[in-house]
Amino acid sequence: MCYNKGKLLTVGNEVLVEPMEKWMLIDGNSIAYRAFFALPPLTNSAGLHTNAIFGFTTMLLKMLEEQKPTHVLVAFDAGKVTFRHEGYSEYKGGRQKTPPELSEQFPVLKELISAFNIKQFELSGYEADDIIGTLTKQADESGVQAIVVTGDKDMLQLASPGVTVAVTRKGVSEVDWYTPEAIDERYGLKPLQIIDLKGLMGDTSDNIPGVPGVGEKTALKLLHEYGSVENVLDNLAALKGKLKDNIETHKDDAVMSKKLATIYREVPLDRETEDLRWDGYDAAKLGESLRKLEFRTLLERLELASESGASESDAKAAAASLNVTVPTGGKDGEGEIRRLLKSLESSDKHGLYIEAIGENPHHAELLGLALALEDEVFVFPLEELKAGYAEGLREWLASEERPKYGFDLHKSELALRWAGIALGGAALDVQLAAYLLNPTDTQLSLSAINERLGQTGVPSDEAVYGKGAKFKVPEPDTLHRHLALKADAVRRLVPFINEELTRTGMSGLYFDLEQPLSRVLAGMEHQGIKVERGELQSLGERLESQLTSIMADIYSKAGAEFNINSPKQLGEILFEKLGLPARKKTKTGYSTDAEVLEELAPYSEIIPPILHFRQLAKLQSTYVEGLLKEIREETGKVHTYYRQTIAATGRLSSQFPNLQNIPIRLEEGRQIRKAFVPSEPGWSILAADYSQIELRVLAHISGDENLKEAFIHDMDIHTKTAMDVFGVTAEEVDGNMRRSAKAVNFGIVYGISDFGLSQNLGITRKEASAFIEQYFNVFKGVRKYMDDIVVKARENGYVTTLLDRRRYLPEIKASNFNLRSFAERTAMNTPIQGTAADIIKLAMVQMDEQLRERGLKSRMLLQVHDELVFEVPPEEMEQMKKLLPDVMSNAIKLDVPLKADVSYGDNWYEAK
DNA sequence: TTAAAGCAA
DNA sequence: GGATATTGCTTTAAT
Repeated sequence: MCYNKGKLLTVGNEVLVEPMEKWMLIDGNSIAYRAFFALPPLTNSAGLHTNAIFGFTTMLLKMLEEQKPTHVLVAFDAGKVTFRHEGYSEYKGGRQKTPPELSEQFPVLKELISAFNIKQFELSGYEADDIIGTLTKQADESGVQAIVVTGDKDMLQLASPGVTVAVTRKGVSEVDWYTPEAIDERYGLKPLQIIDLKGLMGDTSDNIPGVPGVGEKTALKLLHEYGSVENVLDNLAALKGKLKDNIETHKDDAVMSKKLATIYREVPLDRETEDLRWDGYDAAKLGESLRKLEFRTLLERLELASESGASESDAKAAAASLNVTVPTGGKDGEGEIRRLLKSLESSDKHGLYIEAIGENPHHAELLGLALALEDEVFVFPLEELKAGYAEGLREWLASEERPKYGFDLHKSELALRWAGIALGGAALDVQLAAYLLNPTDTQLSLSAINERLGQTGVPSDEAVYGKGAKFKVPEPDTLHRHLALKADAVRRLVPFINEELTRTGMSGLYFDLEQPLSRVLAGMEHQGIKVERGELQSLGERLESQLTSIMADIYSKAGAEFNINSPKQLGEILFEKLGLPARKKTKTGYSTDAEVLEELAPYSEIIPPILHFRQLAKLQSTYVEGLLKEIREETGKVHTYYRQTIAATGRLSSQFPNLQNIPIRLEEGRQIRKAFVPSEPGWSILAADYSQIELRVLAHISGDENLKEAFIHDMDIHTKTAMDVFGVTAEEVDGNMRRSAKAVNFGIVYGISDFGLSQNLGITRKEASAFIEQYFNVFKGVRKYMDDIVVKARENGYVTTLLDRRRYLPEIKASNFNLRSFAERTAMNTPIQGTAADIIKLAMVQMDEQLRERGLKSRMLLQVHDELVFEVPPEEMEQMKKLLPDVMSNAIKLDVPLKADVSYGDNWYEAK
């Protein structure tokens, strides 16, 4: 047994070995650089890049855990000029400037290191290497153990019996350990010969030249033979050929390179090494730092979640002590429910979680629900929920007066409703609120939201159920526990997420708009819209015969049979067999989209039938066959699912089927709309759409006088734009001018670029650019808005709509042109598109109230972004024709009037 | 599962 | 000098 050099202490009769000192010296810059380039870009919601910090922190934690050092130091380079520049001004020249995405991370990284209670040094004129070199020298002299952590192999020169160098490998979490023995094994060199190695081979990253033509292989061969740079130079005569010439002409470079690669080990450090002693981190401080950075996995790993803001006690402890009750039948069950309801009476604090399996709530399998109170969670599997004794619980669920705090209550309400159970009184929905807090978050599972808010303890659904073919509902005990955990998480998240809504100024948006809307949507979806099967079928037959004959035509023109639906096969036929000019490419091959095909039309007779085939095949597969599959046998209705938590701008989206993209532009496709009919005999379809809502919103938020005037006088906005841009009178505006103006207006809304406009109009970039310039000259307020909103987005990190809906744009500060440009266009577009979405949502909630208050039988069925569709009994038609556009245009007061046009007919096609 | 295509506002 | 118009969903082919 060997105690190394540990000092022996005696306490009473016991002989103790004082743990030997073990220093850990970390090359801060080098590790941060490595991490930055090794990890994909990461940002927190404030837009701060965090990948280098994240990589550094994982490395640090791993090292601290594994090595248990007694002293720790992170050394940083200070300033730009070091003593190395005195001899060689090109030192580190040619190196890429530190990207801003990385440099912004250093101050935060340094704060984080402080939170770890770890000392950091930097000394002007010296690099981190030199500080570390000086300390390892002290370690050697005093016989302490030291570990150097770096991403830079130059540091291998510091290895000694007491000093081990850990060099990161692929990323930063893995390291190679270099003792002098390991260096010998790998390179056949002594540690100090690493300097000679660099002298000969140079180092491009530091702009150390070395000798041209000498890489690692040659340098090692030379050193194995001659031992050092100097000795190689002394023995030049023994070398021959190009190698000899190169070394001869660059011998000064070799000497200088060696000097540059030598770590200076006499830095005047005015601090005691005892300062570096490390006694562990301050949990509260570290937790706070990690939370700011949104490093949830690290928080969890350190079990710091509870130290960090999100109020409640550690979820894990809560899970372990979760008191779960699963009532079963009869008198006992009734008793449990009485106890539950009594408890809810005294305090309505709870968390409700309803489990419905499947993406489509209209077809979801309801497994049951869990209701978490402060000290107990009740779980009701579906059978119990439906049982006679649970009547009291179902009444509570249905009551509009008793508030519900839940998760995805929209889907829950639908799934319950199909099972014959009512859900009322939705008060706060953790998922819906989480979407408002960051509408670009795509992971809106309870588990993901829980983690984002700094909590732990909810396993992912995938972990419990498996996914894809492996999906399986687990044993009752496991299932009940999972539901209980989720309900309990909801209970804990509710107060927190409520505070977040207040903090971000979105309480009004949530409680007055989104929450009520979710109920309106559930009503529309459950109601559904009738689709005439026969109408679609006969359309389908006509399409089928046309498709057959077009297909034959294409095959004969191609001289081969192939799958026209396969872009790959079509590309081969067009561009290889027929030799048509291929212009655009996709990632995988030739592009064959409609734009490309239209350009090819003059070259081949085969193009028109292909375009026609594409058009009809789309109608057949998506709209005839696709829609037929969605019609419910019993009712002849389709029930879409409006998703309220998907679109980054606040729009709704529609799924299963998507009823927001039913064809209208081309007559053939428009026929599909004839199948959408009222569900009651004698009723009509009534539709109303906002006229130019986005441009009206733009007029309001930009305050542009010219644009406002146009809408105040209800002018044709595209004609008006053409008049102003081309400087002509209304009479002089021809079709082409109006078309161009319309494209400019679209472009303005989307965040215009001359390239985009030129593509759209088929004109040159220069011409497009002139149009835009002219537009901004006439609509000066619009230009100012576009400029200001981008600046504002940069300052705040987000943009908002009229109703204070937010969208974060972290990439607005990106150095990458594409990312930044995209964020800038988004900054211009989101307030416009988002405000339009706010407005129609308001109109929907108000229409729903009006129908109720007036006791009308008319039903709201569909929303298509700027359009609302109803079915209306004949006796209400006159009233509805007035009420609907009234409510829509008065949903909110803007500086310009809002206008809605109504139409009606026996089906959706006729309502045009 | 991903890419390409095309439908809507 | 480059790459470049917003937001969605569904279908098909091909991995």
